[in-house]
Amino acid sequence: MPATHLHHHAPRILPREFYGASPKVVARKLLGKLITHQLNGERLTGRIIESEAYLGRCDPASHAYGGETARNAVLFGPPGYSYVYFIYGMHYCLNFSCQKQGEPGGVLIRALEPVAGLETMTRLRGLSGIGRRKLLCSGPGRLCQALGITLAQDNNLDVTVVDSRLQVLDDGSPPPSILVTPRIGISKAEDLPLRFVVTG
DNA sequence: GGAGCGATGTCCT
DNA sequence: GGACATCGCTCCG
Repeated sequence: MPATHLHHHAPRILPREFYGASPKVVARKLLGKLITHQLNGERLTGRIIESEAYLGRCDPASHAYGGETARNAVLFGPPGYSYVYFIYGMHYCLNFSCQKQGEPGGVLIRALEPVAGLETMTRLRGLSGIGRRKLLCSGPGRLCQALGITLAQDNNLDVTVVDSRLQVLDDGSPPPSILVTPRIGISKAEDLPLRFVVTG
């Protein structure tokens, strides 16, 4: 067995308590974890390599800023649920709710390293096949397209239960080294260091 | 390889 | 009616 596998174990679903912390803590700790989406009987899996924390009521860049609406209700619910929204008329973005019920907070998943189901991901992305690995799952819209995640099917799913089509797993891979930067693509609260990227 | 920009639907004022 | 937690194309170097 290769040395890189020595610290791995069978993937375990992250428990609800994992998401109970602040978005900042959860966003950092999600790096290196696996997201897997069951689509037509196939598992599409990627490792999280970029995330952003959205803090809630006090954060002008958060969807929860300004109070609860039909769209952002998941953020106000219990931790460990998927929050999928539609943006710019053509893209979906995937988040996970965190903090306890009534305290809104979320983590945006910005990039994955493809792990399983690359052929299907390539097809879903509309890419030709060779040499496009970098474009497969880098970007919040791209990774949703690659994994087949949509608002209609994947919003408000409990990702901590065994029978969920969408799950987040810990395979015991060692904690990655992390770069912290300001968040990307927002126009409010731009300077806060709430973006987390795996280096390399 | 990077800046500029159009596409496009939904939410909220 | 405007903004938007984006992407991929064009054009220019």
